[in-house]
Amino acid sequence: MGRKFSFYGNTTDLARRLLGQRLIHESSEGTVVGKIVETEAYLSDDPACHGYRGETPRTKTLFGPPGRSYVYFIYGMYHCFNIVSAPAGVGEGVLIRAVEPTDGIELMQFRRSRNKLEDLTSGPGKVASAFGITLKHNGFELTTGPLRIEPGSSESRKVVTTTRIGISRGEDLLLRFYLKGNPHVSKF
DNA sequence: GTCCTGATCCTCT
DNA sequence: GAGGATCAGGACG
Repeated sequence: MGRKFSFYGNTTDLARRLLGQRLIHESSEGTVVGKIVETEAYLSDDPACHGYRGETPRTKTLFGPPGRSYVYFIYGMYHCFNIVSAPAGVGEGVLIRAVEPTDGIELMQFRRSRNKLEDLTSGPGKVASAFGITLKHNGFELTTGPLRIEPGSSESRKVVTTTRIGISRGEDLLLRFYLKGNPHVSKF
């Protein structure tokens, strides 16, 4: 405890290293914790990345310093939680696609209106919902504060690399990473 | 201002 | 497997 996760390094490497780390959110409703099991990297020269066309009001935090949250609203009902990964001025991030619930499971079940463990956080919209992450959490420091990443286990030997999900440009890029065999991954 | 798209999830067939 | 929900941001004029 008390160790800090380092956000230093290139975005693709960070997406891999985030697997196995702990995502924590302390709120007035309670604390929820999960182990990250699936991520996707979004690069500045990648047409699927929100930073591809330069900075806009929405993507301001994506172009800020690394180690902060970038949260956006999509499809009129869901939020996606990302981690800013590149130095200020470069718009890159890592999408947290799935986690394995470890603590605060009852609160996650309440927020999701679902009981089955595999249905709680097996997708980016589900993770944001179960963790109570909304647009208010955009731009948060993730090393300290109520929403943060703490070092977990090293799972580098179990990482599977595939193409990303749900995008219409840059589909051929191998920028999705997940832990082999983990039942909380969104799709195999 | 209008139009359209989207890094999703759920329900129903 | 298909379709609908539902809205903010960006492109365009």
